[in-house]
Amino acid sequence: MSGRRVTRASTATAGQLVREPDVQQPDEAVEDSAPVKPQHQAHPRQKGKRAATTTAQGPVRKKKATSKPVAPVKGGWILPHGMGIAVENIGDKAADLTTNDNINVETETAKPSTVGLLDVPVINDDIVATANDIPVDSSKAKQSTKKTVLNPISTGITRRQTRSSTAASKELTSTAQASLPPKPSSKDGLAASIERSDTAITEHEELAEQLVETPSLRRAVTRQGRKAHRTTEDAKATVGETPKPVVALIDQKVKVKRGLSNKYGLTRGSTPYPHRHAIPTKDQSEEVHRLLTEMHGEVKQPTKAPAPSLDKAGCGEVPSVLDALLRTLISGNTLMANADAAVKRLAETYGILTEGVGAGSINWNAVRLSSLEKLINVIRPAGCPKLKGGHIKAILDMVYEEQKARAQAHLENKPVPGGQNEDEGQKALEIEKVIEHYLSLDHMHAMTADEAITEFVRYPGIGVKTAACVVLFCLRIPCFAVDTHVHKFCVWLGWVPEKANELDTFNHGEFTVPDHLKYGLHQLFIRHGQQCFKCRKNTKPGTKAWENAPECPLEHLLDRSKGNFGRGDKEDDEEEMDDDNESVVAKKASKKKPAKPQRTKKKADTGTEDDETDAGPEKKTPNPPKRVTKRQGIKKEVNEEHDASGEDLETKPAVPVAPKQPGKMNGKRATAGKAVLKKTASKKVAEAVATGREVTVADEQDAADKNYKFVNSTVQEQKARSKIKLETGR
DNA sequence: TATCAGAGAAAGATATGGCC
DNA sequence: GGCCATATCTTTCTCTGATA
Repeated sequence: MSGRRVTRASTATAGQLVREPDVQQPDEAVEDSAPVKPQHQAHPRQKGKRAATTTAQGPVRKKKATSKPVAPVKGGWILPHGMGIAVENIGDKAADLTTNDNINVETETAKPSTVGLLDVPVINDDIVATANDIPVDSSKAKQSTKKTVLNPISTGITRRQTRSSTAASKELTSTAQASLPPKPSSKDGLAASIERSDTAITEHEELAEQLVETPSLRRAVTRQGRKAHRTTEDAKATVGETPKPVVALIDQKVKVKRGLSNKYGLTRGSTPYPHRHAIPTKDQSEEVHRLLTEMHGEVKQPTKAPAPSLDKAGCGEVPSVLDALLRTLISGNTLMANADAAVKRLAETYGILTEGVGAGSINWNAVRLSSLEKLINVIRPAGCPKLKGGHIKAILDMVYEEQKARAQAHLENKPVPGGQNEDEGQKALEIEKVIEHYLSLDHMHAMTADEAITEFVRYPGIGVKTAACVVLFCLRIPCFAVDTHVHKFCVWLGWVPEKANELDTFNHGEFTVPDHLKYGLHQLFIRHGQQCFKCRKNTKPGTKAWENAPECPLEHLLDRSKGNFGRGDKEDDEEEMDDDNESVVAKKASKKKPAKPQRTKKKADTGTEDDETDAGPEKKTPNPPKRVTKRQGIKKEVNEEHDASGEDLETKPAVPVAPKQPGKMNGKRATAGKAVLKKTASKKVAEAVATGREVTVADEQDAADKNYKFVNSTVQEQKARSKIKLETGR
């Protein structure tokens, strides 16, 4: 990501979500039965009953999910994760985000693709410094006759150049072909492999030189290139012996230093896989987008953020950034129906704002002033209430303090994050919000995706995924938000190595996927991952249902043997590599794992069952004895104390926080240092509960009641008055 | 000694498969 | 088909062992 971007509508064209009125979506079917687990209800299992979903009307047994293949329905977009909005929610009520129109940014316009997928340069996955002579998959070999082999390392062109035109791609291809030795056939063996590897290593170092903008990445690439070189030398030395497989250069990952300023290892404008810097190409991304659009209908980012729903959690597609962030946090680790129930209760309990850009959103300042116990009870339907409640309180406290600090900085004309992109009016608005006790993160509209994500992940409970969702849906900055489905398809499509985790996929996709496709691909991947029978979880090739299932439009592009996404057939990968004919698929389907001996309760209690039932191959030991970690030990002690005293743990923080010096390294490890910062926020929550912050609350509420307003005054006058008010508290 | 990767925990819901 | 036990999934945070 380079330069500033449009904060909104940069990728969306005019138009709204298309909805076919007569088609009822599965999502809609459960909307009205948002299960609200009554408080104090024991978990069904505790009573020896099967877990049942509970609604306001009482327990309702959930229909067993069917794995019957169903033709996906085109259109009718209810966006996944509750993200996005139904068409009826877009309209007059929608909040216009024109407040950010004055932010001048750079756009990256996309030109329609005129090149078919098979005509575009495809990175050759076989840039492998391996001493093994791996047989070539015949089906892939057929495909490869149409593909142009490209080594991205030697090209020296930038991402923008890569995307800019087909002509550039073609030039790239010829350059790459000229710079590479001919691709070895399967007969070329080790010598060719080594020669090819040497070339790749040289180019690896060239690439490192090109990364002048990011010295740390450059160093890392150089280091890895040398490492690969050493490995290749080892391979040369072991000719004649059984060679060790060496990691493909193309899959080598740049290590990024993690630290307080980058705790997740975001690569920020680079890819962790430099050899894949042009995978996928713009045309490949376009093609996948086109195929999925044909199947599921077009998805476009609404031009206006919809008014926040009071009974839907959503996933960030609301005007207020703070609202978006907290709704996304609530909707994590649970079903949308449960998150919706929690949001509804929040709105009922704490009220909603009636004015300003956050109009219609929950009154988060009231939540901040509320007790933790109350908040926990309110959001209980969403699950993980203690955890989420603690995070929400901590975030709100942080936001409150930061807003005050930003306002003070504006008054003193000191720099603040994103402040360089704000005009005087926006700064004055920020100051006004502090005075009016209106909690807001709307200043993040002035940040780039990188800056915003960096800011978001500072908050407890907010990880890269949550941050990326808010950036994409609320800030409306193109961002490659990666959820499980997006990650799965990126692996299956070969866009990222099989071993990539979701963060790697985010870092890579953020760099390689064209901005104008990020929103659409995110939605389409999720939709497809949920609807396509062959791409869903727990469906396997070779079964009757599989054969009767509708064809997947990405079939020719996917390799579903990559990764292990709940398909349970990972162990057969090698076999498939060796033999790709249909009999293998059938054999694979028929080769079921031997049924696991069912563990009876009695046996489980004796703890001796493992010895008797481990006969099956690859059988996992169910519930192996777990080591007791230090943390568990502490918790156990606390629980034992609790049992002895009969105290209600509900009123205490889940895990006792040892008193620590904020900002100091309290442990030997740097990770401990990170923890200190997080626990500082939790500590505030614990203190609020323990010391009864209500006294302060009353004071603050009193201050909030004093209705300071700006009326027809200049920015300078406003600032002057604000300064007085902030300093005097009046 | 500092850093990193990966495992485990958290608290739920849902999926799966054996037994009756 | 109902009951039941167990496995798996979600995302973030924390901790530990391995590595540079």
